[in-house]
Amino acid sequence: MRKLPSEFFTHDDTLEIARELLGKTLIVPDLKGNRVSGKIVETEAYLGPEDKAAHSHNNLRTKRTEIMFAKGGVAYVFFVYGMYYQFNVVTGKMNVPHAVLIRAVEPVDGIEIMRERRGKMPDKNLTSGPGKLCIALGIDKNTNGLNLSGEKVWIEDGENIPKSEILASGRIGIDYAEEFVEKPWRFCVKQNPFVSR
DNA sequence: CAAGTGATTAGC
DNA sequence: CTAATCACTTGC
Repeated sequence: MRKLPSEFFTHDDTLEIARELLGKTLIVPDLKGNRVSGKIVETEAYLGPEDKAAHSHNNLRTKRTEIMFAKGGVAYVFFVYGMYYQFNVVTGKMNVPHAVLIRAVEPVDGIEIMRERRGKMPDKNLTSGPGKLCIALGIDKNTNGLNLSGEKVWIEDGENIPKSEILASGRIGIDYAEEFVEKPWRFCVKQNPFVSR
């Protein structure tokens, strides 16, 4: 499979990138070089300056959000609720702080490694949420800022999910975002058992 | 359903 | 400096 080129991420329309990421595969090799990967089945778009749900709302530029201002094609990983990491793909041109949150993947390679990292969990719970998939894939603060054309984390081409198989809905966990709460900027593969609740 | 957990942020 | 908040998960 082909590693996605940087142009994929610098495309103008982040909503379209969020849809196109469905069906692609996220790969994070472990320390021994074993392939640990999952097919992306759920994403959410965060549209920077205008979007009240985005960390980069109003072009807020802090140590944490800094990386979102980079050109598309790098990882934005942040820590929430004192326990969990969340993995995002930075999109858009330089100084356009857009990102796409990967909310769920379906295990592909290295499922044994994921089971070990996640503890005793039914397989369908291994990667079915943004915090869970970071544990399963071994994503942490060291992943933040990595270029997706490098050797530590990348995304490969995969099946194209037809629009008829994509479900759009409001985003999760952003009750503070007023009129943006209901924007249909969350995308899932219909009827896939690995999407989050 | 509610607790847990600590970085990040804004506000003094 | 302090305090509130949070793009979640798990176990009651």
